[in-house]
Amino acid sequence: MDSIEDIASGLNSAAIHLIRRLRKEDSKLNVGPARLSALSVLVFGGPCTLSELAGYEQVTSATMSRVVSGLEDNRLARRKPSPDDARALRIEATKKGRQLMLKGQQARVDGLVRELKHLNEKDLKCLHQAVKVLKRIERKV
Amino acid sequence: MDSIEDIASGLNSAAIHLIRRLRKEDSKLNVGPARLSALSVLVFGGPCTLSELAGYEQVTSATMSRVVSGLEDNRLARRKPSPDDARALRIEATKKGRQLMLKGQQARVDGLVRELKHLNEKDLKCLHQAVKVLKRIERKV
DNA sequence: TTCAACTAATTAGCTATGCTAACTATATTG
DNA sequence: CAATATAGTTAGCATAGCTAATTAGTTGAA
Repeated sequence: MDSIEDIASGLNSAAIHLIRRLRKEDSKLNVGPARLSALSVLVFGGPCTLSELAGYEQVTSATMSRVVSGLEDNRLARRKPSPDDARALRIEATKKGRQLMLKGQQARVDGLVRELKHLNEKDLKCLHQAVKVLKRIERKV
Repeated sequence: MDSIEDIASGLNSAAIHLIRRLRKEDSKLNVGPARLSALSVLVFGGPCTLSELAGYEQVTSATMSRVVSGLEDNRLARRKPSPDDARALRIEATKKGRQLMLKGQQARVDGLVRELKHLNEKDLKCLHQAVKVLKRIERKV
């Protein structure tokens, strides 16, 4: 009944529904999902090259090149020459980009907090532990 | 330290990364994400109208109309007249659609199982409990 | 050391997916 | 019955995904 397959299936479904609810918060920012996701890598992970960004986001460099152009149009990020390699770029978030991302992150967290605040202490501890386990898995993958 | 905001933030991040890893499995099916997601509603939730499908997926009817056309082109779903309302449609998955979705679901679960099977019994129980809590939240939202 | 092979990024052209606005057809309601 | 509301489609636009081809810079091996 609670086989490892069932847990996997439940996690899959829970993640899908969680993300679906949180997308509503993102849509208020008037920046498309690909741009927001790339911007979050830049804001929370620091500057990187276009290929690195494409790797994190699991898209081709061609796609990422256009996403970064969009971010530049919105003044949310900028391209700079890489100090190490004249072929590569150093892509970084602007101040406006950082502010937007922090605002969006806050809206997501607020949305989730509204859902969580009716839980009892035991359930909150349970989620807290689960987050730790999931983070541990991520580091291994 | 483990405030409700921290838990919310951790859940957000964990869900994002989980979904990102699982997307790789979906891409092998050669059906776009919007079609797959709509198809999963039809397969696991049963037939419904176009507006209902649009509501679940949080897109406009205009967008869903085209997604359903795409599913029909792929022979994964079909439109039928609604028995109750001559304006409305009954949209249902085809046999091919059900088979593809079950295959995709299995691939996602297999991918997750590969990540989970190194966990000890305690961590698995923890995730199992967390899934229950998250399902409870979903029903309230 | 020079030249071939590789790597980083961009561009063009295609498809898919999101939107709004305008439309057709059917239901509902005053 | 007429006005209004609802279900779905279409057209036109922007964003985002892909491959293939191109430009520019790096690396490595003869």
